[in-house]
Amino acid sequence: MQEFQLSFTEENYLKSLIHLTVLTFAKLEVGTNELASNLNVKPATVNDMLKKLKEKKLINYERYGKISLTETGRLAGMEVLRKHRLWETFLVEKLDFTWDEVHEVAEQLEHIHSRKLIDSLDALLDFPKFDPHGDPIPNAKGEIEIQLRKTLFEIEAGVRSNLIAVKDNSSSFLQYVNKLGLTIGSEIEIESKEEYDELLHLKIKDQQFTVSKKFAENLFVI
Amino acid sequence: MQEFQLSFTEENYLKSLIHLTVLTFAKLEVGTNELASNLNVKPATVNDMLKKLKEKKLINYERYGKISLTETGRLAGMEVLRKHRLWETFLVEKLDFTWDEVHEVAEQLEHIHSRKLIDSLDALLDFPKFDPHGDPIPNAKGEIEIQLRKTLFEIEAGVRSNLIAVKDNSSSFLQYVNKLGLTIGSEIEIESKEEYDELLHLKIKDQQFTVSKKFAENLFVI
DNA sequence: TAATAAAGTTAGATAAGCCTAACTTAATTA
DNA sequence: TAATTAAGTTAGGCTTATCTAACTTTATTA
Ligand SMILES: [Mn+2]
Ligand SMILES: [Mn+2]
Ligand SMILES: [Mn+2]
Ligand SMILES: [Mn+2]
Repeated sequence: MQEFQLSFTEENYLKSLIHLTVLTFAKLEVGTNELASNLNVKPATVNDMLKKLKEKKLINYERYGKISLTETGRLAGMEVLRKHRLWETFLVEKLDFTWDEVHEVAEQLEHIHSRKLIDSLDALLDFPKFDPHGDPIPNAKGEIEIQLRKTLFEIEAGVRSNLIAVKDNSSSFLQYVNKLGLTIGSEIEIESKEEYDELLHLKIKDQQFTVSKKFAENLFVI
Repeated sequence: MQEFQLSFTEENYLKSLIHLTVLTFAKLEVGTNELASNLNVKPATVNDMLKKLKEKKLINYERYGKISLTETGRLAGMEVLRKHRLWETFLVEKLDFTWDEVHEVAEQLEHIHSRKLIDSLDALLDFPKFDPHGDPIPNAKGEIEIQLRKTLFEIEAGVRSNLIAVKDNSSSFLQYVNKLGLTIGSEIEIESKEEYDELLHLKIKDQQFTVSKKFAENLFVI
């Protein structure tokens, strides 16, 4: 339990670090540039913030070294992620938002400070395990179920798999997914792959589609 | 429809102005000091912001003159008030918050920018007309039903009235109100008034209580 | 290993919101 | 109406979060 209130910006830095480390299995450290590009700010800006986050004991960091979260930082970051995903679930389940409309609003809602609010929301939603994009929701203790998941691009030709989550959360990508009739759980068969330009020929509910590498890398399947 | 996004702080200035003008019938202008004290900042700070709000055509203001809202400013301020009161209603109706727990969280939620979110919330709540404190909720057009309401302190001895709203939204006041068994709608009879120290002797549901002027001035009755 | 490239840091600015202290204008009141 | 008080403004500073440009350190590669 950290007693101090984190700023909107500090919370976003911690959440980014969660995305770049905890959620990216087998990598526990990141560099300044990678963090900067994830946050859409310049490396110089990140550098200033690193000093502040280190001062507050939220990250481990030495000059010219790599960045990692401390246990306090990890918990705080997980709480932001938990809020983001619970709010997204709320918007879809209770307010009839579609999965391509929730991310932007959740970016704002994830910064509301109220323990009671988030726990009530969790209860109202009946303690959901996954958000509308198939991503696992951390529990109140900051624990998350990390699934070993592959992208569709890594699947062999001739193999069938099921969509379990999407990587890109942008509305343009999600609307593209909608257009193919895909939802979380859908079965996808890779009929063949083009070696030359890396296109994939898919069969979804007896319909055939051709998609790009970029598209296939944003679908997680199992 | 204003196309620009207002900052958190700008929204709070506009909401304050709504409270100090529109909601205070028969007064359409305020001074720098009054606004400063309502916002808990110093007059010098307000002075800086006035220039910015005037620049954005949200207020009418001349050096050494009084401050009033333009139509654009009034609409923007009303939207913040609408959001505040809808969120408070949501917290009580859907998340089992008590009326003394909602204000602080609503202070944060009122600044979430999403037209769809607030309209869905309104629908989910079945277009409520009043918030948990008995205050009217502006509609989507920024229109509000202003009730001519008296405080309990203005009521004559011997007269019965009904609680329709509370003025103070702090949890300490609301918990005090709870202690007397009062809720919106309760009947209150003023048995007598003390001239010397301005205490009021009340009868609520056959129980007798003595309350201060300060307390009575924070209850609106009809 | 020396040169080059990539990654990371520092210095100096800017904008938003806030402050205190000093000043000016307007309002009140003797 | 002149003196006093209240209200409002200005100047100069601070903090947070951002930037650009220049520099330093580390990593890569010829
Ligand atoms: Mn999201
Ligand atoms: Mn987010
Ligand atoms: Mn309130
Ligand atoms: Mn507020």
